[in-house]
Amino acid sequence: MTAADLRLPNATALALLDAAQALLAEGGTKALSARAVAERAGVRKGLVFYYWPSLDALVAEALTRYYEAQLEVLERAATTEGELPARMHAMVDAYLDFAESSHAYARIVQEQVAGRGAHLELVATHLRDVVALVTRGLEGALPARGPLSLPHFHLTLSALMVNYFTYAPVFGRAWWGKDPLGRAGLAERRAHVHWVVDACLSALDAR
Amino acid sequence: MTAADLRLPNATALALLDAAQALLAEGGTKALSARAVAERAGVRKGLVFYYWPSLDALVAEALTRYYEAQLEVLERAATTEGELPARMHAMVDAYLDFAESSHAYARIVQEQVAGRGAHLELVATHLRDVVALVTRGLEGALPARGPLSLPHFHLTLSALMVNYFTYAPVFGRAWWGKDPLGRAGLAERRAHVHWVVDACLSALDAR
DNA sequence: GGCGCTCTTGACCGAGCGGTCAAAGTCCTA
DNA sequence: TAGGACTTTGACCGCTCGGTCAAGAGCGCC
Repeated sequence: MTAADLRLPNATALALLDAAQALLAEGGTKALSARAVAERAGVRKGLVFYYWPSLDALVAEALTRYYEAQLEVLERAATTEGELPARMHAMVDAYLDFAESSHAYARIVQEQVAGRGAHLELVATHLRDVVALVTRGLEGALPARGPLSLPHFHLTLSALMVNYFTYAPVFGRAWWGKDPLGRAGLAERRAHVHWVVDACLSALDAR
Repeated sequence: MTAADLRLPNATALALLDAAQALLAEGGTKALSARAVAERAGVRKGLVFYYWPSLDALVAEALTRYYEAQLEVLERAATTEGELPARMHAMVDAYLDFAESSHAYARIVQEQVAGRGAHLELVATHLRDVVALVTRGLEGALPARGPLSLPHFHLTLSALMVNYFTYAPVFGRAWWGKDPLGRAGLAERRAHVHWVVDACLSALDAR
C-alpha cells in the first residue's frame, strides 16, 4: 500500500496522510487514532477507511515517507568523493542534517524499536537498508568482524546522533544549560560527534 | 506510592508487582493492562485495584524498582578508587553488567523517552539522578561546557550501551553474524565500548 | 429532469480499557 | 459457634478504539 495505490491520488487521501505524519511527529503512535487523524485533516472518521484499507496501512505509509527521505539524503553522502575520513564526516553531517530537519524521525524510530511497535518489521527493514548503504560507503575501511567492525561503529555513531534528539529534550534547557534543539545546542552536538569520529579514526590509525 | 505503602506487604500485592514487571520486560507498556497483570499473577482483575490505587501507580513502582537497582550498581562503580581512566572503565562495566542482567531495562527507558510515555517524568528524574551520580564520579576531569563537556560524553556513552540492547535484537542473529545478546556478542560489544572510551581518552590527552 | 458516479457523513458494532462495588468467601478470635 | 476483619470475586459502568455500512450530497452527462 503506497500513496500511488489509493483509489485516486485524491487531495483528501493525501490530507489524511499528512495528518497522520504530523500526529506521529507530535505524539508518537499512541497519539494516532483514526478519529484524531480525521479531525486533524478536517474530515469525518469514515473517510479514513474509505481511502485507506486500515489505520495501520496509513501509518506504514507515513513511516515509509520518512525513511525514503532519509535514505535519499544518506545516499548522496555515501557516494561522496574522497578519502575515508572525509566520507565519514560527510555522512555524519548528512545524518544530522536530516535529523535536524525532522526532529521527529529519531523519536519515531526509537519508539518502534524500543516499544516493539506494530511496525517494527518495517523499521527493521529500513534500518538494514541504511546499514547496507553505509557499508557500501565505507567498504574495506574497517575489519570485517570483531569489536572494530563496521556494524559496531555504525550502531555507535547512529546512537550518538539519534539519542541526542530523543534524550536532550528530556533533560531540557534548565539542565542542559541551553536549548538542546536550538541552533547553538545542535551545533555543539555536531562538534561533539565529529570530535568522537576523529578520535576513533586516529585510534584506528595508531593501531 | 511504594511497596511499603501497600495495605500490607501482602504476597498477592507483590505478585502483582512482579507480574507487572515481567509484562513490562516482555512487551513494554502497551502489553500491560490491568487484566493482563492480574492473569499473570493468577488472580482476578479486581485485586489490582484493591492493592494498588491505580494501574499507573503499579507501573510506576515497577519502574522504580529497575531504577533503584541500577543506581545502586552505578554508585559502587562511581566511588571506585584510582585515576580517571580506571574509573571510567569501571563505570562502563557496571553499566553493562546491569544492562546484561536485565535486558529489558534499556528498552523500557527508551520506550518512555521516545514514546513520550505516561511515566516520562519518572524516567526523566531517574536519568538526572544517574547523570548527577556520574558527574560526581568524574568531577573536574572534563571541560565544564562545550562539545567536550561531561553531559555530551555521558549522553554518548550511555547511547553506545543502551542502543546496543534495543537495536541489536532488531538486526538479529542472521544479520549480526552471531546472537547479539549471547555471551560472545555481549563480550564483543563490551570490547567495542571500552575501545571507544580509550580512543576518546587519548584524544583528550593529546589536546 | 433524472440517472449514475464519486465523495462524505453519522449512526452503529463488538471489543477492550481502567476503575467501582456489593456480595461472598476465608480465617482468626472471643 | 458467632462475629468481625481481611481477602477475593464477578458483574457492572462509561469510555474509546478500529472498522462497517446504509443513506445521502454533490456533480457531470445524456
